[in-house]
Amino acid sequence: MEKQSVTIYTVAREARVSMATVSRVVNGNPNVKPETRKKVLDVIKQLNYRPNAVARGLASKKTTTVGVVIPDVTNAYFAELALGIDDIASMYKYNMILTNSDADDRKALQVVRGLMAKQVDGIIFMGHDIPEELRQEFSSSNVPVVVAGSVTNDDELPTVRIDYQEATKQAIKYLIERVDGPVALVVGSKDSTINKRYRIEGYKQALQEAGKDFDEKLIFETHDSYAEGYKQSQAIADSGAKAAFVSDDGVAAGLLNGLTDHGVKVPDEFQIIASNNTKTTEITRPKLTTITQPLYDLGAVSMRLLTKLMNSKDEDKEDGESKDVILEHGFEKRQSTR
Amino acid sequence: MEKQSVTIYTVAREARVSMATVSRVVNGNPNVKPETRKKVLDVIKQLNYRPNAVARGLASKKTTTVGVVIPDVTNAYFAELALGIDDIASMYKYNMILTNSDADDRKALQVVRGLMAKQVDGIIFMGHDIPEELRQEFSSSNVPVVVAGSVTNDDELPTVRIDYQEATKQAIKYLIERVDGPVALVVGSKDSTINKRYRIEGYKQALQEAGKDFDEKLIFETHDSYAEGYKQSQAIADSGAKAAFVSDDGVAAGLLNGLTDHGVKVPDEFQIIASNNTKTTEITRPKLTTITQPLYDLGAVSMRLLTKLMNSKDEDKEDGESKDVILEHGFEKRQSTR
DNA sequence: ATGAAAGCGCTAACAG
DNA sequence: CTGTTAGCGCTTTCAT
Repeated sequence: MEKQSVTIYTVAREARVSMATVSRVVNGNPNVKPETRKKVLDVIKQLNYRPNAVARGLASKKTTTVGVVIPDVTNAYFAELALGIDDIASMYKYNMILTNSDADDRKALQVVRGLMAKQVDGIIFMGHDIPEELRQEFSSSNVPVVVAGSVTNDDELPTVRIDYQEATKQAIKYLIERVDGPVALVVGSKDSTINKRYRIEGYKQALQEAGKDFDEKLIFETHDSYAEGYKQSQAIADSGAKAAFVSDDGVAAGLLNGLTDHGVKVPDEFQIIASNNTKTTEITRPKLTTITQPLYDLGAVSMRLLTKLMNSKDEDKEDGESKDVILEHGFEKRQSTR
Repeated sequence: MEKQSVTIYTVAREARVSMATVSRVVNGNPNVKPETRKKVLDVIKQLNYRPNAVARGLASKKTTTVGVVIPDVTNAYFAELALGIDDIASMYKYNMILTNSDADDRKALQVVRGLMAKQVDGIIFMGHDIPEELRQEFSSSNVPVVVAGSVTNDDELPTVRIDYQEATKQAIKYLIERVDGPVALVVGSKDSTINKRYRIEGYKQALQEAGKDFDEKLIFETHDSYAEGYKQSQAIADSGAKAAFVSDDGVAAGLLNGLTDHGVKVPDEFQIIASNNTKTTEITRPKLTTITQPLYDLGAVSMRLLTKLMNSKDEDKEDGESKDVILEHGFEKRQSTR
């Protein structure tokens, strides 16, 4: 009964000013006489007044909350991005509602609807593709969305990412130059945009430039998990491939350990390049050679971009520089390649 | 301009009923004639009406949002718990505002204040201790809090966890029986409750039952990270210890690799037991022997408990069974012990 | 079973 | 610089 009883009205009464004035000082509006401001501030402190963000949200139509949809928090790649997002969000006084989509289209649609209902000011979407219904949801909503750490089938949405095609091409070239035999590409779904339009293209380019033929059978699809990589290691080895570029670090680690357990020596008999440079790439033995990405920054920049979009009028939202921001990637040679 | 223009009022008007009735059907209140319900539902679908959760929150004083404070999302242990929390939360139609505290007291206090301002219905706190100011914040707020995956200095708060003392004791005993030499304990801060009151006690008990002396120098403090474990490996080896039980898997992996890189053979010359059974323990070579914990369940049960607390009247919140729920832990022997 | 009306706590013109 | 006054969109008695 004694809860949240102190409202802006209580403060106004106690300080002998109007609610508007209290609101002004709370929101740092300069149009308040220092004297009054002090008086109000004193009362606020004395009463331990805390503005109710829900009421504020209803009145202002801004919740200072953003929605973040993530396929799986326990995936180190996404978790690192999430950390970057949260850091910048909290810097800008935003909170983040984090929702796992389990990389499932239906669940993603459902969680986004939930986020919209909660009136989030913006959404950061992590995931490799956006189902049609969700696209409509996005485009009909006015809520800014940025795609972090991937690309999707929706070209309208701004993305923050690295150049997946180029990264893949580099990795494959590196492998082709050092391996006497076929080089495999291990990715999630062949049909997802990031793979179909970028990684597989990069793969083909590298092959072509080296004068090698493209062989569909050398592309392996997996779910992003250590167990999956481990399980498929046998099949990958059996394909005759002597090296692989793997798009998920967990899978790369699974592949490495699976190969090793089956008696295939890495890097002597099989070389591996991972692609996210998460901590797991350092933990394995041998350590995984990997494409490096500024994981934290990918998240941080996404959130930064989102704040811009949230604060820009709808009109100028359309124009501006290219929607995509491409961060630099790198390459770190470790022990899984020669 | 055409945004969110459809409100409960629009629906009411269009369906020729009152807002109250619309509210009733939206909230599944049975007191609505099937006929009217259908009419309203039709209009809702036709207009694509979506209730505004913020307005609802203001009116009902319930946001169906819970706050989750986590030291670091990129720590696999906490991330697994967070997944369990989110799954159950979404099952109960709750959302989770996730905030990183960076294991820092000031930041924790600040984020919790932010969560309170957002009127979360409950809070799940992950972290090893609660600074005094935060305790007051909690106790003066009426917002239910549950501590997940740890214990704190605040005995008032319900916790969901394993028996850290017993787990530690088992691990140490196991080591003592197999090692000819001192056994170290590698933990976070010696002063945190989980270590001081549980793990170190378990350590001492195991020592005592084996007739060994306790030596403070065999307790090592680290931050929870792979790099820290790696760095301290030298010091740990130099201490003369021949085995260690490590409270964080990342640290355990770092210790393992550090030792290996320094030429110390695991498990032949040094044995290690990790304690969270995160994926990391499977990725290292040798694989880490570890205490096993139902990580996902720890989170899931915490959230489940929180829903109970959120729905119980304040009166009966006090009574009820013991506040703590202790989940079973296990032990899995792998390759870092003999 | 349904409606009328009073807020929930705050922001945002608008006036002065 | 400060106060007045409408709402924001929904829930919730209280009548009927």
